[in-house]
Amino acid sequence: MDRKGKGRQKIDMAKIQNESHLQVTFSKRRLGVFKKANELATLCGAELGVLVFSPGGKAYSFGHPNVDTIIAKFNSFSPFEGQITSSTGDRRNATTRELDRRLDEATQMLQNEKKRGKELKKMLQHERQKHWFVAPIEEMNVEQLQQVEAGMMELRKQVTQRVGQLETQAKMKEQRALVPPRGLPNYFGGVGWPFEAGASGSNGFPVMPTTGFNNGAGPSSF
Amino acid sequence: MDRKGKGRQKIDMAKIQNESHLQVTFSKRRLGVFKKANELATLCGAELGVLVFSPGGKAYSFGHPNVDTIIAKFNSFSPFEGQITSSTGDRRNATTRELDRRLDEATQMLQNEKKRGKELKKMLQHERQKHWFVAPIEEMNVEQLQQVEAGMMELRKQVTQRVGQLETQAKMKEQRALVPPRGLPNYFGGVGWPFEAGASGSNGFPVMPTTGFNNGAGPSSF
DNA sequence: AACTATTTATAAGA
DNA sequence: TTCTTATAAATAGTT
Repeated sequence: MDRKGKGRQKIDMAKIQNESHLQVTFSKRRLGVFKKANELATLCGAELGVLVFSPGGKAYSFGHPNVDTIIAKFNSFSPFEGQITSSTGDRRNATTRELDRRLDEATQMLQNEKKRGKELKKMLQHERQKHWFVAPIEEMNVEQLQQVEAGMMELRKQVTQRVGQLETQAKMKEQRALVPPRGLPNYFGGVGWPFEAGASGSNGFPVMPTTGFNNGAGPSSF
Repeated sequence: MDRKGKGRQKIDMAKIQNESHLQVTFSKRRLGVFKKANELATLCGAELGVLVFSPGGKAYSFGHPNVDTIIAKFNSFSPFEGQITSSTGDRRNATTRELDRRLDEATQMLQNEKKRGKELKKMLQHERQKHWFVAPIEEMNVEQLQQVEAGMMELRKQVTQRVGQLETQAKMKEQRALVPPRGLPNYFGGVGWPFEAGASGSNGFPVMPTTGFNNGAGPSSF
């Protein structure tokens, strides 16, 4: 019997290397996104727009009721109408909108973080349960744990940096609201960030035993 | 036999009448569209942006590398109406540039973070598999995991508090300068993606291998 | 561009 | 809002 096809296969969520394959996928999926967008608009009465640039630089778009309207609306978007038109509002507002947006971005990130933490926690709990009576070890184990630790340290570092950025931005915002913009204060501290500025080594990460659970020795201890 | 659920049903491609149902569908599908968009960007190296206004008027967006860049690019393609640009001139352009730069930074960072999360996940999977058939007892192991978990929790707590502070600051500032805010738009701007749903479980997370083994989580496997 | 085997996305329900 | 489950849809690999 001739197989009619292997059917859909799972694919890596990474840039497709094969050029022609990429082209095909781009076409299919672009249409797919547009269709989904259209359904969202239809089913929910939402207004939306989708702008796409192919890797080759061509522009495609979809919008309901139409892209330009959406873009215009988005550009002038403000949670409350009419406030922007105030005499002094114009200059400050644009910046405010930007900063507010980024704050939301951070919030979003935090939520992702929370979710991830929650899931990790759950997994670790399961792990713990399983090994509660089962137990021992193997070199791999230590190694892997070290990797986990390293990953978490890195994650923490990144989050710290990100919050540092936000702090700086908050100051920008503050200054701008009070005096004409000048230089940006480029330092941390001031609002009591639990983690101390600068160092990335032994900062306020409570219980982390830092490098290596097996205490500096290395995986070979077992 | 009692059917456990009716499963997905075909629906009319028309505006949903039931208000709460509509709300739920909007949430799910908005995320769905963002996810599809993200995949298109990732797989094909395309740049794109999605702007959505809920029927209630709230704005949401997703962009790769970020919405603002996409809109700007699109505007230069089809010159329709230049929004906030030349009139305020210099100062804002500089600011915009800076903000864009930082946004890109954040985007990059979040992508790294996402990658890290996946790696952690994978490691934990390996860990689990490994111990699946191994069976000793080692307290250190458990303790270590607890430490990691505790660290994670603490980190999360601290970040949550800090961002909460910043958010409050921003809102207060705004109140002082303008009118009482009604809430910030829930932008989704070009940040990383929460999680890869899909791959395995219905919500794409745990559901470890458990290949043929007693899959009911817990020690009972022995 | 069409065709399917599968993977994903989701409508319902809890 | 979140999770689960049964199904509808999207789509990767072929033809």
